[in-house]
Parts: sequence; C-alpha cells; structure tokens
Amino acid sequence: MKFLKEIPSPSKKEQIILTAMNLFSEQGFDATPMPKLAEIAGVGTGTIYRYFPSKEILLNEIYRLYKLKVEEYVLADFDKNKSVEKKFKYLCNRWIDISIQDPKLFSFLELQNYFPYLDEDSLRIEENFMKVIVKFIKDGQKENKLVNGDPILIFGMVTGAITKVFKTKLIWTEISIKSCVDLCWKMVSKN
Amino acid sequence: MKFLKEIPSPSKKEQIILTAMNLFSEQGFDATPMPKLAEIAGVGTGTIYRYFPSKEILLNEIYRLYKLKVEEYVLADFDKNKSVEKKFKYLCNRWIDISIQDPKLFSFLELQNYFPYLDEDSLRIEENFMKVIVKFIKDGQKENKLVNGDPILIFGMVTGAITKVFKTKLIWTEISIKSCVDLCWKMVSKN
Amino acid sequence: MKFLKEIPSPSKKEQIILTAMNLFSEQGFDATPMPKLAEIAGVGTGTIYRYFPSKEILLNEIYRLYKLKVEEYVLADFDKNKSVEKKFKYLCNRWIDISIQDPKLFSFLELQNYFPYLDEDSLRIEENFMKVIVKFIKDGQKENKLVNGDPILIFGMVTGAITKVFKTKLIWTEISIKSCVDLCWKMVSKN
Amino acid sequence: MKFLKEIPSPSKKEQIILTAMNLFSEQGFDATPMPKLAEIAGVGTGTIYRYFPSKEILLNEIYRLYKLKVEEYVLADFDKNKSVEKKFKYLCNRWIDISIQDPKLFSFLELQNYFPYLDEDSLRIEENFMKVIVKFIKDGQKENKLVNGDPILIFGMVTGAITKVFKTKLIWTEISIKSCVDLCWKMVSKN
DNA sequence: CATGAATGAGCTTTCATTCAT
DNA sequence: CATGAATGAAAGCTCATTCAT
Repeated sequence: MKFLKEIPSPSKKEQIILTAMNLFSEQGFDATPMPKLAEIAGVGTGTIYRYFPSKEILLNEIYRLYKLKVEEYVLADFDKNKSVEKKFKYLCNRWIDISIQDPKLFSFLELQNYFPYLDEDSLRIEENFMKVIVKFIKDGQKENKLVNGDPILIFGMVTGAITKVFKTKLIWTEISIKSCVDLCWKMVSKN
Repeated sequence: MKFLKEIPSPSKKEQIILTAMNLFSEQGFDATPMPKLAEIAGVGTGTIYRYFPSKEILLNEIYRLYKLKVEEYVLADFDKNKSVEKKFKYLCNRWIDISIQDPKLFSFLELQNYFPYLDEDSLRIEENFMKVIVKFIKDGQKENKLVNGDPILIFGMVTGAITKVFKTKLIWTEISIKSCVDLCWKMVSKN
Repeated sequence: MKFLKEIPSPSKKEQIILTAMNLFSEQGFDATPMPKLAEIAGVGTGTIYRYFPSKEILLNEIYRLYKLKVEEYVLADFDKNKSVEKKFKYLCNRWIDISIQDPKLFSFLELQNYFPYLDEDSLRIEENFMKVIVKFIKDGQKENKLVNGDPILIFGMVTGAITKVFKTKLIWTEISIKSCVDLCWKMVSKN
Repeated sequence: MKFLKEIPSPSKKEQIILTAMNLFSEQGFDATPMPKLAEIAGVGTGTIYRYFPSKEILLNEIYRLYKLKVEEYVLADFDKNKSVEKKFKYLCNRWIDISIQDPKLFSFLELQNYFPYLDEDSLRIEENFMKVIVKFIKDGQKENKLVNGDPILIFGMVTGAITKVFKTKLIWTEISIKSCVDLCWKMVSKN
C-alpha cells in the first residue's frame, strides 16, 4: 500500500539504548549477546550497527548519555539560596531517588561490571559535574559548614557510602533513607 | 600477596591463583582467556582444570580464599581493650592497608567486575566476618560511642566510602588516609 | 540421497544434513569434527549451530529424519492384495535396495557406530513402522503362511541377517540378492 | 622391607584388558578416557602405555584377543560325529551362550561402536575361524543337508540374525533361544 | 616397572560483526 | 534504512600421551 507511509516506531535507537542498559545491568556486559539484545529491543541485529559501530562503543555511549542525564537530574532545581545542609541533603536525596525510581539504571551506572571496557571519554565524563560539586563543597568549607579536606575525596566518600547501601540491597525505607543521608551529613558537616 | 606471608613458595596451584587474581582484577574476568592465564602462570592450559573444574569455579574459589584472608588480616591483633574509637580506626586502617600494599587484590575483592558470576557460597562468605563487625558496632552503640541505626548499613557506608576513594585513584598519602579515616569516624561516632 | 527425490535443491541445512550423514557413516561420529563437517558442507562452522543446537542433536535429528524416510520407502507401493510371500520378498528387496543405492545411508542407519549417543526419541522412532510390520507378520501367521513366534524376534532376525550380509561387503549381485531374500523367506515361511 | 618381595597383584595387563572391554562396551570407545580407564582398572595412567602403545592399539589387541577366545569357545567340544543339524545347532547355542554369560563381551565384539578404528589385522582375524565354518557348511551342502549358496553369506545371515535379537534386548528365555535357533536351522537346512 | 601430574593439540560451541537482500 | 542469515575467530574445556620421580 504505497499511499500509506509506515509510521516509524518510536525511535529504534532509543529502543536499543534502553534495552542495552537494562541487559548490561541485569546480566553483565559480556553475558549480553548482540543478537539477543537486538531481539529484545525489537530490531534487527544489523540495525544496532547502523547506530553504534561496535558493542564497546555502544556501551560507552550509553554510559555517557545516562551519566549526564543523571547528573542533570541530581542538580535540577538546586536552590542556591538554601543552607549548605539543605543543599547537601537535597543532592543526596536526588541521588538516592534515582536508585529507587530506576534501580537498573543506578546499578548500571554505579556497579559497572563492564569497568575495564570504559574508554577515556567515559572516565572523564564526570568532570563538569565534579566542578559544580567541588565548587559547592569549597563554598561550604569557606562558610565553615563543611569539613576541610580534598572536595573530591569528600564527595567520593558520600557517593561511595550511598552506593554500597544500595548494593547490599537493603530496601530503601523512609527511615533508612533519612538515616543514610543524616550519616552522610554527619560525616561532612563541620561539628 | 605482599602482606600475606603464609603462602609458601609458589606451587602450580598457587601460581594459577595468584595470576588469575591479578588478571581478573586488571582486565576483567571475561577478558581473560584461560590459555593466556595459563601462559602467564607458567603452566599448561589443562593444568588449570586439574585444580579447578571450570573458570567460574576458579573465580569463586579465589574470591573466597582471598576474602577470608583479608578478613583475617583486618581483624588480626584487634585489641579488645582499646577504646571504641581506637578500635574503629584500627579496622579502617587495616582495610586501607590492603589497598596500599596490594591494590590488585583490593580491586579484585571490592570492584568485582565479575559480580554476576559469584555463586551463593561466595555471596555468603562475609557472614562470619559481619557477625564480628555487627557485634563490635552494637557494643559501641551500647557504650553510647557509636550512632544508632542498622549496623550493616553503618558498616556498608564505611567500606563503601573507603572503596570509592580507592577507586578514584587518589594516591594514598598519610594525610589522605588520616583524612579518610577521620571522616569515617566522624560519620559513625556519637557526637 | 539418490532414491529419495523429494528433497529439493540443497539449502544450507540440507547440505549440512547430507554431509553429516556421510561423514558420520564413513569415519564415525566422534571422528568427525564440526569444522571439518562445515567445510565439506560448504558452510561456516557457526551455521551448523543455527540449525542444530549441538552435535548430538544434529546426529539424532538426522537419524530420525532418514529412518522415517527409509521406512516410508520400504513400505511404499506395498500391495496388500499380493500373497504373503510376494509381500515379504517385496519388503526385503526394498530394504536391500537402499543398501545398494545409498550404501552410506544404509550403513549410517544400521551400523550405528554412534549408538551410545542416540536419545530416547530416536530409539523409539521405529515404533510406528514396527506396528505395520508386526501386523503383517501376525496376519501371515493367521493365514498359516508364516512361522509362529514373536513377530519382533522374527523381523529382527530378517533385518539382522540382511544387514550382516551388507556389512561383510559382499557386493550385491542379482544372484546374491535372490539368494539372501530366498533364505529369509525360507526362515520365516511355514513349510 | 627389602626381604619381603611385593606380591604382584593378579596381572595388571589383564586388569586393563578386562576394564577396557567393559567400558568400551558400556559407554563407547571415544567416551572412555584413558585416565578413567586406568583408575577403574586400578593402575596408573602411564601403566597402560607400558603394555599398549596407544588407545587404538589397545582396542585392536583386545578385540583380537576376545574374538579368538570366543571363536575357540564356540568351536570347543565340536563333535564331528554328530549330524549336521546337531552340529549347526550346537554352534548357534554356543554363540548365544556367550551373549547370556557375558553380555558386555558379546556387545563389545558384535556391536562395535568403535568400528572405524579397527585395523586390517582385526578385520582379518576371523579368517581362520571362517575356514572351519566354511568347511562345515560345504560339507553339509555336499551331504545335501544344507542349502546351496555362498557359505560366507549363509553364515553371516545366521550370526547377523542372532546378534540382532540380542541387540533388541529381548531377554533370552529357553523358549526364545529355541525359537531363534530353530529359525536359523530352518533358514539354512535343506529340508 | 609403575606412577599420575602435567601438557597442549584439538574439540565443541559462542557471538561480534558483515552484507546481500 | 533495516534486516537477519551467515560467518569464523576465538573461547572454554577435554583427554591421549609423556616423563620425572
């Protein structure tokens, strides 16, 4: 039927990205064959290669894409006028939010069973985000609200702590979230 | 294995274990072919299979072996008569020690790019160690020296924080170690 | 497959089946490596696994496929109105026909150097064919044309006898065929 | 203890031969690894190679050894003074005897899942035995007791028939033995 | 003579990638 | 653009054979 154009299904590329992220997260990068990925994504195997030259590039592109999205989400509506404590806890809660709303995504970004396959660009993707964070921490230190010390070390310890709680699969409850955020704040706050 | 002296001059099996741990840590589990592992270990491919029925079993046996050795090391010379703070900081320092003396081992045990391949026994291997830790934390809580809250959550946050610092590859200096341990203590101590 | 016309011009799958049957028959199942089989079949090694999940399944599928085709061939044009003797000799001749026209196939189906690898389905594949044969023998016994006794034993002795003649590699001549069939008839006929 | 000579266990070579025959028969030639064979035989792996230069040679030597033993057994106490019928039936019964007394041996010698590995000598091993059989048949034909025709073909059909009955695993009963032998006699006798 | 730890060639199987349609 | 059948390099693993003890 020539006069009826095929309605293109909602972006094959997006299907691939979403499926790949989920499978890489669930089963691991190496344990996810491209043909299987294609099948579940509902596309032909060859189609993946139209968008991504190789499996490794696919991984890295997805990683960077989601990493940026998550960073954007964490910083969104970041009200600069609030107190350092409020701002810090806001950041923590946003971070935890993701692991609640999309555990696969969080696990994909943080657990990184594919770590040896990340390229230089991917390893550097956090840099801009870190600048904002470092500025926030330095400002807090100047205001005498945050402990002194290397901001990157401080920030790493916070995210490391939260991620580990996620990995041990304690189910997040209102109480455990509060508990976790409070401990983080306790760690980094002056006094 | 620099900090573990009890391993005698390397037999074939020990060569395999040591080499496998290093390669799995460096390149990842899937990216390490058995023949390559065999070659670097200085044994024939078939020899590995005399000692380990499969690659996955090799991984799990190594994991459990080192996990236990490290736990033993962390708890060694744990002086029960010292203050809670001293004991806590001792544990942290022992933990960091390993990552300094044997970064490959620490990375192997903590980064776990092979996570999906760990079996039930491996996932349960920490249980005894955790009992000691949980007791230590509960005692500290009773003494009013440690914050209240789930001991497993608290312990996870500490190790998660330290591991993340290691992963960002900040070189450990006397200052950064002290800084890190102090922050951990700050997080968990009452007042 | 000379005597079976219904197989169309060889697709990849059919190439694999035909080649495998010939090689398994000639050299034995274990002595036929998959890459060699693939090469002779003119396909890539992986292609075999698109159609058959494993070497053992390949064997069993081929076995059942040909077993059924041969049984069909043996029973084809089986004229029920003829005398028991005519019918019996017709069956024997059809059976011998195959070993003349396609010795590899006959050897594959009857010599079974791969016997330990046949699965339950394969071992049961003859059942329907045997029902027809058993009925034929029982009818012959009722008509007092065939000797009494277990029809399966009787039938087994006939095919066993013929197969053994084939295996000793006496070249079939018109005389030896007649001789063989006559002896079989002599064995099973009443008087 | 130098003055006490080790009592040699009852012939390691015989242990190997017996075990190999059983395993080759049960599981197939290729499916029987030499180390497993050695273990079950209660000898070292290397010991097998003191007696047999290779697995294939082991197979062929065992084959010939038992083939000759069986032939000897079949012909033993063969009373030349009896009638052709008696003598023929005696041979058949001796043959069946073996499959009853030692099914593994019979299966090893007759089913031959290892057929492609038999060497020329093994294929020729029956020759002397066949000479006796051929003479017996020719004599019987001269006496007008046995049907005319190639003696080798006739003999093959008899053994083929009996072997097939064994393979279908109909349990031998006095009745089925008699039935089987009678049919064989019916086939070959000049009535 | 006997051993069995060690070997590595060679097996079955998988899967990232290609390309004719 | 999209496909998926086809590929073959390379993986995990086995086992006939050797040789130091």
